[in-house]
Formats: sequence, C-alpha cells, structure tokens
Amino acid sequence: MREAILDAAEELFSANGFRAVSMREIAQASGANLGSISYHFGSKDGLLRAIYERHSGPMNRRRGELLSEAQRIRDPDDRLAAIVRAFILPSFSESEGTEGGGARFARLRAVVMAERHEEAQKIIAETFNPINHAFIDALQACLPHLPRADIVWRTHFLLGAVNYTLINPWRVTRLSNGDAKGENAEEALTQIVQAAVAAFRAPACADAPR
Amino acid sequence: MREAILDAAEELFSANGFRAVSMREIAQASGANLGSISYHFGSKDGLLRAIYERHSGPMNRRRGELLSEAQRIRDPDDRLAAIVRAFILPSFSESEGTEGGGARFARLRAVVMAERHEEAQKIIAETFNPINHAFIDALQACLPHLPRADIVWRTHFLLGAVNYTLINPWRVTRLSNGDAKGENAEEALTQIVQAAVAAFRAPACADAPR
DNA sequence: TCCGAATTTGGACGACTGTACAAATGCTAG
DNA sequence: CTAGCATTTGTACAGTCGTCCAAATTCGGA
Repeated sequence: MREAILDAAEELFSANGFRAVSMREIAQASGANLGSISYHFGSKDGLLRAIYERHSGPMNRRRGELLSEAQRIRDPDDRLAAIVRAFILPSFSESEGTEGGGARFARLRAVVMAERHEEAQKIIAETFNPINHAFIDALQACLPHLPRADIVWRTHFLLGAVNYTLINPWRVTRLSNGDAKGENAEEALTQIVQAAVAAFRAPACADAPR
Repeated sequence: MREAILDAAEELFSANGFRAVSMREIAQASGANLGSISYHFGSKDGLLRAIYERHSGPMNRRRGELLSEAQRIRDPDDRLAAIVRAFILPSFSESEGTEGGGARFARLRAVVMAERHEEAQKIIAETFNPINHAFIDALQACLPHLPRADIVWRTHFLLGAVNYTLINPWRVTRLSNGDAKGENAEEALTQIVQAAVAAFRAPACADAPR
C-alpha cells in the first residue's frame, strides 16, 4: 500500500502542485485510507520527503553515470553537448529508478519549487547541490576561458528552460500553432540541447560590448 | 482602499503563490476588512483578474514601444540583442505602470503559472499571446533561415529562464558561492540576454548532426 | 493454532478556507 | 439638514483541510 500511496501522491503533486492536492484526494486515488497515509509518512511533508527519497538516489546515480560517460569524450565540442544532454536527460526520460517516470518526478520538482515550499526547498538543495556542482565543474573543463559565474548563470537558465517546458508542455505547441510539439520529449530534448550548447559557447559577459 | 488591497494581494501572491495566500491575510496586510475584498472584487479569482488588468495594459504598451524601437535598428545582430532585451526588460524593471514593480508582477505571473490555476492560465494566454507573436515575428525577421518552430522553442526557453530567475533569485547566488548575484536585476538581465542571443543564433535543429 | 506486531479503518478534532449578507458607517449632491 | 448611494464592518455559514486516535483487522512466525 505504501508504494501505491507514493505513486498516487507523486502523480497528483506533479499534475496539480503540493498545496492544491489534499490528503483525501491522495487516499482516494491510491485506494488507501486517510489514516494509513499518516501512519506511513507521519505528515504531508513527510509524504513529500518520502517521494524525494525514493527518487533522488537512483536519479543522481543515473546522472553521475551519464556525466562520467560524457566526460570521456575527447573533442571538447562533442563533450559539451554530451554533458548538457546528460544534465537534463533524466528529466525527460519516462522510465527511471523505481518505476515509470523520471519526467513525472522532474515535473513534480519544478512545480513544488515554484510553490516556494520551505521543506521542499531544503530537500532539493540537499539532494541536488552536489551533483549540480559536479556538472558545473565538467562544463568549466570544456570552457576554461569562461568565468565560473557565467557558467552558473547558464546552467541556471538551462534548468529554468527545462522546468518551464515540463510545467507547460502545451504552451509551445499552442504558441506555434501545432508546428512544434511541446509534449514530445524527444523534440524538446534536442531543441533544448541545441539552444543550451550555443548559449554556453557564447563569450563571457564581461567581454561583451555594452 | 481598492488600491491598497490590490497592492497587498500582489505582494503576497508574488511572494507565496495564489493558493497559499488567504483572503484574510490580504485583508490584514492591506488594513481592509475581509468583506471589502468581496465587495470590490467579488471573489478571489476576481481579485487576481483585477491585478492582471491593472498591469497588462501598461506592460504590453511598454513592451510594444521597446519592440518597435528595437526593430528600427539596422544591423541584424544588434537588432536581435535589442529585441531580446525588449522582450524581458519589463520583467526586471522595478517601476512600471501603476506603481513600483514590473518585477513583482512578473514574479506573480511566474508563480501563478506554475500553480496551473485555470483562471490564471486563461488570463495569461489572452493577455500575452498577441504580443508574444509580435516578438516571434520580429525575431523571425532577424533570423530568416531559422524555422519558426525553432524560434518558438527558443523564446519559450527564454521565458523559462526569466521565470526561474524571478522565482528563485537566490539560487544562482548560492550555487556560485556568492560569485554571481541572482538578486541583482542588472546582472541577471545582461547574463540572460548574452545567453539568449547566442541560443537564437544557433543553427536550426533539423540541420544539426545527431 | 494462537499470539503479537503491523497495518487499516472510520470517525472526530479544531483550525482554516472562500463566500454571503444584514447592519452600520461615510460621504456627497440637492 | 437630509436623502441616497458607496463603502466598510462584523459575523455567520457550509466546507475542506491536516492531524490524531481507539478500535478493528490482517498477517507472519512460533
């Protein structure tokens, strides 16, 4: 039952946000009793924490593997693209870790992050800061001329683009009159990698003419 | 009093999200009575709509001016940078329209957008689609070789980067150990323009090698 | 089979939510 | 001054919320 609750909660949170979903909705969707959720997770925050704990391990392991795989590439240009891809791939892949949906968990993180929920902010920082720094280091190695601050800014933008796409997949579809398909993970991935690599290759901000 | 309520609601919504803020908090923060809010705006959704109506006019007029100003630039490269700047400048400028805070309203939009609130989604689409298309057209004129779908994708990423920065200004500060300052609007603006211009100049995705 | 631990159940709790409305007040035009 | 409209006030309502708990149930090992 514990797993069913986690599944349902994850699905509902990722679709509607943390605050908007009630414990009773989760209970109904999972077929569990309201009290059972309290029994297993103590509180609503505890439930959220459990969701994070279920995913963060496998996800970060996966990202670590992809990163070190990418770092083995000799050519710096190819390497840069591979690192960017490794950085965001798990957020778009359907199956990951425990069960079907690294994308679902990524969408959950994006939505919860936007809600500025204190507990979540803390969990996210704890869980993702180390691996984020590893990626920044890898990018710095590809772009030795670039100040670290600029790299941080651009990874930040990259994450923002990913999150925005995950939160509103249909937006790009509607804005292009169906020409671009935002719900297509493959297309989103190639588009974002293409754009991000170019952004990383841009000259440093300090060097830019005003 | 009406104005005070709008001010307080805007501040609270932009800081904590729509659902997380109660009518009573708004009443207390604005010094108004709970019933007065219902009297002036009918409902909580009505209040949100009033906030949008207060800002969207001046903001879109401003963006339109900045856009046509940018479009007068001859050199396509300079023009591209100017258009990108015009696209996002109102989201970072402190004073705009009625009173102090285009940034506040932009943050509100970002937060509310992430909450997937139906009413808000509708208002945003109505209000911002036309001007968004105008910007896409202007970008297309700078980049005639690029498929329109790619341009839509990249403006989408641009918006995601802007929103993410507005929602979590401190993130980039913490991630760079204070080297980059996310709360500094000036710095954020130059960094994002630099990155976005490079992204727009990237070759089309269809032409990219796999 | 039976005991004890783990889990599920249904209901209750107080706190909080958005909304509605009559009564009181403020204010302006005649 | 006063009639009439605009606004504010206080309160009540019907729900929903997260949390808690005693009783009932399930289940695995001795």
